[in-house]
Amino acid sequence: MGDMAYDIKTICMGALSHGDATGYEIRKQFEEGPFAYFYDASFGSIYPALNKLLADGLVTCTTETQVGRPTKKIYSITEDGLAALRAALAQNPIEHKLRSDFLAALFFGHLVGPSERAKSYDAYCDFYRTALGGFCEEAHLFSHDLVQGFGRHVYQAALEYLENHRDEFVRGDAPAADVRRAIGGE
Amino acid sequence: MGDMAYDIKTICMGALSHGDATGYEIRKQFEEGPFAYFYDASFGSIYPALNKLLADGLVTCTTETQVGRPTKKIYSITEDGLAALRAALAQNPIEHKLRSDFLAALFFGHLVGPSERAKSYDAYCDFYRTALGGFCEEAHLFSHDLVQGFGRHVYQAALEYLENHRDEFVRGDAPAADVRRAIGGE
DNA sequence: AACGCATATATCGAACCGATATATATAGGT
DNA sequence: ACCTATATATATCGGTTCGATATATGCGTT
Repeated sequence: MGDMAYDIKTICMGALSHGDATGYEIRKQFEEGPFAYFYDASFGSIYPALNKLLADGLVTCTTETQVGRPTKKIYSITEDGLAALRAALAQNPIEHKLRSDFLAALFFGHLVGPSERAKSYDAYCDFYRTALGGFCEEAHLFSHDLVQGFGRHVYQAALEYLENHRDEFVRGDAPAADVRRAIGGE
Repeated sequence: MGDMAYDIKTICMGALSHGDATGYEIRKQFEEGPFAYFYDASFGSIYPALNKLLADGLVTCTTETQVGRPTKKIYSITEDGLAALRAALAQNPIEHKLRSDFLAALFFGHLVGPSERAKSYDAYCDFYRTALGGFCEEAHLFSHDLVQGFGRHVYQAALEYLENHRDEFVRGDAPAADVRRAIGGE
């Protein structure tokens, strides 16, 4: 019911609900997998999270010795873990945080010249083009389908807008009087 | 040229490039202002950032004593600060991070019942409806116009998709065999 | 043979958030 | 008249998380 935010432990349990995995494999899911576009986590938070979950009995760990490679630690979610995950999901999270340096660069675009504007703009377009290639077409679950379809739809809308406004932005209008100071006029 | 990320100091300089402000006013811009939707910062990072900028000569500070209120510290960006801001903007940032508990809740929607799914879904719709009310219609600068127009366009596309897929998602399809374990079947 | 890349775990400093503390004025409800 | 909530304003502290680095090794490429 509350409005707490999910932490990495919850998301790790979510990843493990789809099947056993190592910390390395969970990290790969954040980089390339289906929830790469709305969540991220680094090794510095995944490994401590898994250790905490293990200590709390929410996951179990099986070690698999490999020749010439580091020993794998394969984690499985327990019944307690699944219950904790469901309890966390039943709460009502309200966090939605975007932190985009691309948009910041465009927002302050009037402070730089047209060529720098074009570079930032095109880099942003490329980001969306690349990301659109990463969405899964066909998922196993209706929930994954919805989230992937949502991402694809929103990213397509974003790219469409950017493609329609490029020239206008790169050219740039005359700055208004009350902000002349910021661009060096005074 | 590099791919470093902007830090709070850079964004604070950006805010001050639009006019002098106190730390409190900068914070309000992150909450309600035009870059609220793509950046955030708390007091715990704004005040230290302003102190650091002051020590480096990138901003100056004027204190304004008020009756019965805490003394205002009004910050102004210096010429060095503007130069540093432009140098940061000339680099090519590539960071774009979304962290959405809403989407996580939908992604794991198959683990909870239809009523919980509906609650999360409707909360997410409300988030977009509220946010759409916060975009400025007419800005002073072409750059602000572009970023506001982009946000409005993308958020409208997001809400449109959500409204078109609600029933399908809340109902939920039959789970596929290979994930039956995660939803309690095994 | 050298170099980079993938596999795999782990840790540490730095950045940043969220909550809290401090102090006062105003507005609104009862 | 009183009480509570909200707004103004600065500051700090604990805890979470990131980003970089360290450690090892095999495999493919130039």
